[in-house]
Amino acid sequence: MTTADFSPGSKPGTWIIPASGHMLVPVEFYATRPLLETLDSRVITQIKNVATLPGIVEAAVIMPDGHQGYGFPIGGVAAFDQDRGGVISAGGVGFDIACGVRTLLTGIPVRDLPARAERLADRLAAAIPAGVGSRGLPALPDAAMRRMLSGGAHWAVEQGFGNSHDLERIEDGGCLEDADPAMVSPRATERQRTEMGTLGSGNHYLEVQHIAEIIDAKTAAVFGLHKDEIVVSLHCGSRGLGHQVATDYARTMLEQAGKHGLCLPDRELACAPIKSSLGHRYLGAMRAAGNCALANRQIIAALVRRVFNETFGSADLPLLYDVSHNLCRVERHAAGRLHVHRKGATRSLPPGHPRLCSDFQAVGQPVLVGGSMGTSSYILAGHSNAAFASACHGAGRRLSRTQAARRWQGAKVVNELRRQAIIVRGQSGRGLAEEAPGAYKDIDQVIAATVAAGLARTVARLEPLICIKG
DNA sequence: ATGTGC
Repeated sequence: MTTADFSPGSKPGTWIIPASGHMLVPVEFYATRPLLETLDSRVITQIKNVATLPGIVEAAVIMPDGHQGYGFPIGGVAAFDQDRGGVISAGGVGFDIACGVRTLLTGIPVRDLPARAERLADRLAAAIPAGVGSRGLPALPDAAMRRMLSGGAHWAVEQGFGNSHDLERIEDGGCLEDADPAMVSPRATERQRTEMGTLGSGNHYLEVQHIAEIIDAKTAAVFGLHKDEIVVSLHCGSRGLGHQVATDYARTMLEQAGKHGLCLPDRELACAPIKSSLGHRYLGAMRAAGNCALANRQIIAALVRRVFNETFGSADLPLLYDVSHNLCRVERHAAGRLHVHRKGATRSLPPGHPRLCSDFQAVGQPVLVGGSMGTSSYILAGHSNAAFASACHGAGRRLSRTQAARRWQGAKVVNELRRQAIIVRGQSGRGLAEEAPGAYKDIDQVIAATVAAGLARTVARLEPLICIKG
């Protein structure tokens, strides 16, 4: 099974594997030729397996940044019709439920940064707990945990983190409806009790960036992006709680697969019919975990504002947008009402979409695409050609964590970035090695493929100045 | 991604 399986699709930049064997739909991949040629064969196996799941609609999709994941590829999009036996899969959402990115505007010119950069990096590193097992807010009692899991970013605002204007700039208005905290296990709750307001580890980060390039001036103006100004982007998710929810339900879905009459090509693709009790329970727990991620990012944004107030004398950092890239949502598409799994893929709503807040009606939603440590990030805008209204989410790994840790050393990576005038504060040498820029695909290729396939339009390119890594 | 393995 190789990239030779792909043939050019009818749309530019699109590659297809026709349905064969147990596949119910074709596979669709968006890529430049270099990205196509470097696609790992295991990813192709994984997405072909996804195409065999009951009730899948139209195509199993991989974004340009796609790479191997647990069951489903990261960068995978798959939509299911509950009236045609459609399923929901814990592995199809991923372990870090509602992991995502938010970007805050500062209006501060980049020339004001150098004199304060080291101090700002130290203060951010001190204010935002990061790394494995770090602790955040004081332990939350059970009643507060339940309110957090139901309320998402709204709960965080009620607790004094940020303001109600932020909520309009968060997908789903800052709260996933129909969350069911009772479906979250006591173990998952326990793990999260002291982890609210923590960044986490792995590819999670907080970056101070400058707007290096404006590509679409009209849309950039609507988004409030001006060349040579500073923005802050942060990438994190639902921490231990999301991980435990995914673990709990992946196991139960596997145990009950026989009962549901499911024949799984890979045990990591464990799933349940959307219409089953287990399917409903998972969706309730997944949305609760999603609210945990939304609250977490809202808290961290408030911590960032405090640090900027100390450093620049202004805490006025309006939220551009907050996107989740590991989530299953119920959405209406050409094929009807579908459960759209996005795992390492960003929603990309086009101009005029009813779910878009009024600010973005004319231009489409901001699609925030984080690069690897030390490379560009991009801000795109949603476009009507996007498959199931989806676009890429990042650079995408090229090498596994193990391969990267063998090839690089954390201290050397930090020194190399310092030569490029990028300040890095990390928690673990191994973690920094695993996150070396060379372990990731070329973000410019990923963006080129995304734009060529019409998934989104490029608005602005950001370059990192300070990177706080978990 | 993860109190980075059951």
